[in-house]
Amino acid sequence: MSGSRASSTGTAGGQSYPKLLVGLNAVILAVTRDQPRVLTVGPQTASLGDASAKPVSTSRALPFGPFDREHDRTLELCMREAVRKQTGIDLGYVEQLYTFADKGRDPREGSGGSRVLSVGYLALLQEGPLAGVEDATWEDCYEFFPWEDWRGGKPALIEEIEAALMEWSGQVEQTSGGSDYRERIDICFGRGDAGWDAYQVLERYELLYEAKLVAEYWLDRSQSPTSPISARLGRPMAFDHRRILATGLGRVRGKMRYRPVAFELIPETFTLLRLQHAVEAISGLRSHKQNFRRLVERSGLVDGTGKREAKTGGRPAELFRFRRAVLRERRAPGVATLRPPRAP
Amino acid sequence: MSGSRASSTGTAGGQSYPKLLVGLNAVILAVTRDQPRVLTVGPQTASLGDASAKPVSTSRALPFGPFDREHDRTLELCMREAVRKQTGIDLGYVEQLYTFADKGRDPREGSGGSRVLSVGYLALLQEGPLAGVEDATWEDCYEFFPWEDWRGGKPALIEEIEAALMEWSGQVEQTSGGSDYRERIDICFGRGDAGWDAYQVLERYELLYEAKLVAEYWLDRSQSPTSPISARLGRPMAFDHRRILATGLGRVRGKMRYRPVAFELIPETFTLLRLQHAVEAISGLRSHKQNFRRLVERSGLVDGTGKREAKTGGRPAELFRFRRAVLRERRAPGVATLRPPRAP
DNA sequence: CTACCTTATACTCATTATGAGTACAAGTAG
DNA sequence: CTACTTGTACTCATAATGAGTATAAGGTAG
Repeated sequence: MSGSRASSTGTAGGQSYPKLLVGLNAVILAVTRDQPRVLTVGPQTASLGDASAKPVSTSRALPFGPFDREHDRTLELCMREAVRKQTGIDLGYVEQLYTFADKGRDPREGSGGSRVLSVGYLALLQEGPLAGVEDATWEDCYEFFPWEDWRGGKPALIEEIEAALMEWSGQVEQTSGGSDYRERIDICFGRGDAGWDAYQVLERYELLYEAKLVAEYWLDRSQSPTSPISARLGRPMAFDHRRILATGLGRVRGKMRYRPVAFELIPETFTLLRLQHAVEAISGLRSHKQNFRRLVERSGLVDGTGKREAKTGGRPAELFRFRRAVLRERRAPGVATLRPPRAP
Repeated sequence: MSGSRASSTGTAGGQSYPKLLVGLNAVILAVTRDQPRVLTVGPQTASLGDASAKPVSTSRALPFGPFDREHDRTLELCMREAVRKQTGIDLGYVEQLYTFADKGRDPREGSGGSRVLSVGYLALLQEGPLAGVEDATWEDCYEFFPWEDWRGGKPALIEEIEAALMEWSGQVEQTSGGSDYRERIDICFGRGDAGWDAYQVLERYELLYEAKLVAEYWLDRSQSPTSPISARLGRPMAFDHRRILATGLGRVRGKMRYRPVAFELIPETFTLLRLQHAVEAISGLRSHKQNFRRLVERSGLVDGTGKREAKTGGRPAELFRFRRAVLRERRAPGVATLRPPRAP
C-alpha cells in the first residue's frame, strides 16, 4: 500500500503471490497554538532496491499500516490499530477519505508488477504528547500547503502560483489542442468572482502537480524541478502522501460547514475564542469575532458552564462546552459562513 | 468483492493465492418521469456452494466488476469499463463513494477464508435505453427506501418505523447497559426539532439494519424476520448493495447542496420545472416553485435560450441551459435550501 | 369566440441571516 | 489611577428566505 514498508515482492498475509498490497493511510489532524497540525512518521527510507523508488530521506510520511486480510475485521479497525502501534495514539473521530490504486503513482510498485491499493482515513483529535514513539512528529499543515493559509490575508505566493500556472497552461494549450486549463485555474485559485473556496484543497494540489510545479512530480520521476517556484510550494511528503493530506484537509474544511467537527479538536470545555481559532486554523480563514460568537451561540452548539478562563490576558472568558443535544435540534449544525478576508 | 461472481477460491488476476478480491460497485442514478432510478443487474444466483450464501433470486444487485491488478490503470477506469460491458452504458459524471472490507458482511466470503474488499462508486446520468443487455434494468430508488420519499409529505411508514425502533431500543437498553439509541433514532428520523435531514440516508439504513428490521439482516443469517414491519421496509438488494445504494443516495443529496450536480440528470436544455423535479426526485423533498426559480436564476446557474418548450399543458416554458461559467463566479453553487414540507 | 383549465413567470412582504461596526465590561500591567 | 487587553452586548444596513398574490400565455370544451 501507499506507505507500507512491506516488500512488494515478499509475502503478505501469509500468502505468497498476492502482488496486491492493501494499505491504510491516516491523516491525523489537531490544532495546537492555533496552528493546524498533522501527525507524521519518518524518516522514510526507500525500502525497495528499485531505482525509481527514491523518496527523499527528509520527507515525512503519513502513519500507515498494511491491511491484514486474515486478522483485521474492518479497514477502520486495522487503521486504528496501526496508528496505535506506530504513534501510541488511540483515535476518536475517524472517517474514510478515499481509495487510490493508480498504477504508477507509487514508485515502489516499480517494475515488479505488484500493485498498491491504499485507503485513506481522516482523524481529528487534540494534540497530545507522542509517548516516546520513535519517529512520529506533529508538523504544521501549512508547511505542506503554504498557499492554503489565508488567515493573514491572501498569501503573496498566490500571485506567483497563478503566474506559473498561466504560463504552463499557455504552453500546454499550444502544443496539444487547447483544453480549458484557464478555467480550472480560475476556479481553483479563485480568480473569478467566486473568490477563494477553502474547500478545494485537493483540486489545487492536483492542478499544481499536473502543471509539474510541486516537487513530488519530479521526485516521482527522479528528476529536478524546472521551475524555481517549486522550491517554495511547500515541503514535499513521501510517496503520494501530500495528495492524501490535501484530501483530508479539504474534507474537514467542507465538513465543518455542516457538522460540528471542530469540537473534536479542542478540549471538553473551551472559550469561544479557542473554538474560533480552531475553526480558523483548519479553514485557513479569519472570521469576525463578534459574529462568530453570535453564530455559535444562536446555533445552540454550545452551553455556557458558568466557569471562566482567567488566563486570557484581558477580561476572563466564559468556558463553554459542546451541546450534543444540538444534533437533535438542528439539521446542519456547523460553521456555515466562512469567507476569506476582503481585499485590504 | 461485494457483487462479484468470481469465485473466492479461484484465480484472480492470473495469480493463484490472492484470497483478497477487490471489486467495484457502481450506484448509477438517473431521473425518469420525475422518479429517481437506479441501474441494477440480476437476477442474482448464488455463485458459491456456500450454505450461508443464499441470496434471494429475485433481489437486484448493483453493477459491479472485479478489479484486475494487472490491467486496470485506475479503479475508476476499471469501474467504467465494467459498467460498459455489463450494461452498455458509458458513464459521465462519476465519484468515489466508500470502501468496505468488513469481515462477514458479504456471505460469499463464507468459510473459505477469502476476503472481499469493495470500492463503491456513484454515477449520474440521464436514463437511456439499455441496449439489449441481458439483465440490466432501471428500478425506482424509493422501492428500496420507501421512507426516503417525502415529496408527498411525511410518509405514513415513518410512524411505524419509529415505533418499531423505539421498541427495539427499549429491549436493547434493558439487556445491555443502555446506550443512547434513542438519540440516534431522534436524529436519524427527525423526531427532534431538527426535523428530517434528507442527507442521512445511510445512517437511517444502518440503524434499521442494526435494529434487525430490514430484510437483509435476516437474509445474511438465512433466517426469517421476526417483525412484520420488515416486509414493508422496501425491497432488499443482493449482498450489501442496499447499503451501498444508501451511501450513494445520501451523497448526491448532500452534494446537490453545494455543487451543480443536478444538471447531470437532465438534458442539455430543460425547463426550470424539469430541473426542479430532478432535484426533488433525488432529495425526496418538495420545493416552492416560485422560490426555486428565483434561487436558480439569481444563482447564475442557468442561461435562458430564448426557445420554449410547448408541451407543458399550459403556458410554454422557456428552455434553459447550464451555465458552466458559474463555477468561476460562485463559491458553492447548488440548491442550498431544501426543506421537507411543513406539517399540514 | 369565450370561459375555463393548465402551467409559467413576476412581484410583494414579513422574517431572518449576515457583514461590519460601535460601545461597554472586566480583567492585567505599570 | 491609567493604559491596554480581551470578552460580550448591541446596532444597523443589506441580503437571503419562506410564503403568498397576481398576471401571462398556452390549451380545450362549448
